[in-house]
Amino acid sequence: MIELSKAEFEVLDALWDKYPASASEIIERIGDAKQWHEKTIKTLLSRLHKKGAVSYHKEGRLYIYAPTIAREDYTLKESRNFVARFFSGQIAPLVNGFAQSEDLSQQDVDDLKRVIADWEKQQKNKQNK
Amino acid sequence: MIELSKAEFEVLDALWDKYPASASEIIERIGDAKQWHEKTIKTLLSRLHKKGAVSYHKEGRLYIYAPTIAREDYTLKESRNFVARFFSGQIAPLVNGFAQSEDLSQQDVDDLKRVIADWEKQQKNKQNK
DNA sequence: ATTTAAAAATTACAAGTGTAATCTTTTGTT
DNA sequence: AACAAAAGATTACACTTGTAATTTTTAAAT
Repeated sequence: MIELSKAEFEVLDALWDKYPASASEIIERIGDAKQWHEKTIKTLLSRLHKKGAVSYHKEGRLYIYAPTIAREDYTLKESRNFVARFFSGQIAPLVNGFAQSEDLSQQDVDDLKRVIADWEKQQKNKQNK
Repeated sequence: MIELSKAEFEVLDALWDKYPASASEIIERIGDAKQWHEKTIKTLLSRLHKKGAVSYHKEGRLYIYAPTIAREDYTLKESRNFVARFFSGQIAPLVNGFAQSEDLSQQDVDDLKRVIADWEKQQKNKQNK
């Protein structure tokens, strides 16, 4: 699987927001949040391409980029990895850490309940098939 | 805050399991799981010390190490960081990713429910005070 | 007191990363 | 046609990381 550095991920993240996109579009998007030189972002784009995380085609003199991997796939993979390394693969202790340190809002808890309810509905559906 | 590499974390993780501990004890523990040369582990121990993540005192010719940071604190910090980077700080989408990809067992879900129930009890207690 | 073996300190070295600067190519403008 | 500006390609460079090997120190054994 593709391994991205933090900075590379940030650039890909901006591309995921809307693509295809030219380098200058991406540079503009990132400019809002980060203080990165345009050359830096271009370097990161070419490293992303070298790693196979983005593709491009030429339009005139521009490169138009698109991700080759889906954000959901990448974040899921990274999540599994993270939870494996820090919590022996179990998600509940991670959530518990948040719960015990004022990191959860009522909204977060409601969202979690919904996730669980959806999961249970799916399980039931499976059984009945 | 202290930033550890993956390999450094593995070594500290072994120390967290039981401390204080000498280098050779740590090397022995890790030997069970990883194929690391003892020199490698000693390098990592000294980097951990340089970063301030472990301290030691001498006993005869040995260094006896102890963590300077708590596992819970470190993992919480890393969790916040991770969730911020990949999920805009929200935990539910992370859990949802797991839920949607067969990464959750019934046990995991039961554990999550308990975490939530505990959180709600705590909230209620706060109000009544 | 001398030797030696184990521990610790120092050094090594390539790959990856953050962060660009410089060089080359292309194309729109005078 | 020549030139300048912008895009992309190449080069740079220090720091971190993984992964040890080599060198020095020190305590234990003879």
